[in-house]
Amino acid sequence: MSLRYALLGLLADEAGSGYELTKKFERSLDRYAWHAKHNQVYQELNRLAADGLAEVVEEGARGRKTYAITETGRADLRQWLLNPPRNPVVRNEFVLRLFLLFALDPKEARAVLTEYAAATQRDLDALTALVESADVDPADGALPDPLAFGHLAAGFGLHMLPASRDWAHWAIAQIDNRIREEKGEGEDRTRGA
Amino acid sequence: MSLRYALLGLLADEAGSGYELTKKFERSLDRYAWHAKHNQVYQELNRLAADGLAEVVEEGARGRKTYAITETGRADLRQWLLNPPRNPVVRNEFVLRLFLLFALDPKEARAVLTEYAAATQRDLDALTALVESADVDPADGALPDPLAFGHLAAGFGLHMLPASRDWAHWAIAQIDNRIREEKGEGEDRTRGA
DNA sequence: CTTAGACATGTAGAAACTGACACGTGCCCT
DNA sequence: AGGGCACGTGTCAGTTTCTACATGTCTAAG
Repeated sequence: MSLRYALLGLLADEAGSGYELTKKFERSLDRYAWHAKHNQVYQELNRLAADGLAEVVEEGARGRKTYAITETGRADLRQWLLNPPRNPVVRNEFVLRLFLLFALDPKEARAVLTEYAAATQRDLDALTALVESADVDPADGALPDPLAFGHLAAGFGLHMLPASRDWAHWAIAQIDNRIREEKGEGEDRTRGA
Repeated sequence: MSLRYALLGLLADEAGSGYELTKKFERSLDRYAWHAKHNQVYQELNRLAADGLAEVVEEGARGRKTYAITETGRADLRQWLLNPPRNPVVRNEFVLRLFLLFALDPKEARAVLTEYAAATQRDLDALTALVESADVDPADGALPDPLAFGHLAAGFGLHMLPASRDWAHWAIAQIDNRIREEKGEGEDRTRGA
């Protein structure tokens, strides 16, 4: 059901066509929150309209249909937001990979972690730049789309990415300790518990 | 395909039955990395065996089947770990909810965030207790391997949970600022935008 | 001896999601 | 006038995941 509420959320901000909503998805939700393809967006919009949570408010050129959220849809979205599940379902291939790293040789795991730390730092730099550029021209009227409804979300990234990067550095240090221990054991066989 | 590799990863650590793997899932991967139900686990184990990536090494009481990873399976897992995708698919209902909080009134959003901060703190306390209890009895026999699966995962939680909690506090402060601003701006305007 | 609860493994139908394919339009550039 | 490209909406077959149902065993407590 999450896709449904993701779309209602975007529509709560602003009416739009499937095409526009797909683009918005790619720019904002896709990276950290929820991934969806254009065909899924179109299908869900049709369902949303069938269920009375959204409606077509305009039909334009090239078969374009602009959807807007209805009052029912707004109420539904509100209920969903106010009742978070105690244990939300998580599926994050990225984190899964991190957890399974122990299956690699320490050296290989170290290389993967190093690349991960670097990628996280790159993401952090990009987000920092984005936030700063948004701060620079607040008088301009329209905030850049990714931040238009994402001030809190951007803050989330600014808190979580450094933690993620720091964890990677910590994990690398763990691996280095282990490599050192293994070397030490090779020379001097005493086992200290 | 992620479920497949999650199981291979668990099997790379230690052979086990579907039942045991399900429990392991719940204790380790489920919370931060990957969610799966027991029926999915059983189905995937059958497929894994059919594809030669795992094999039944023991059949015990109550129809119990113990699976072990094969060399092919190990090689497959290794390849998967060494070739991470550039843009992994993310679907996180929790983050999605954060992104969409703007659709609530500030007061409502504040309440959701407050509960979230408290829940995160509870998780952190529980994890801290768990880690300390594990550290306390090293004489007990098995020291946690620095690379073993739970060790990296626990470290991840210890890094990410405080960041998550701090973000929530920051977000609450943002909302309070906003509420204060709105009060200051117009006494006569009672309707939110 | 009975029963409750952990152990243990599955099937079936529905929903969500993926990847590939399909089709047509308005606009700009040359 | 024609080509290329962004715009714009969809179908379909196949895979993955979810919800609910189904079945039976071993063990410890009363």
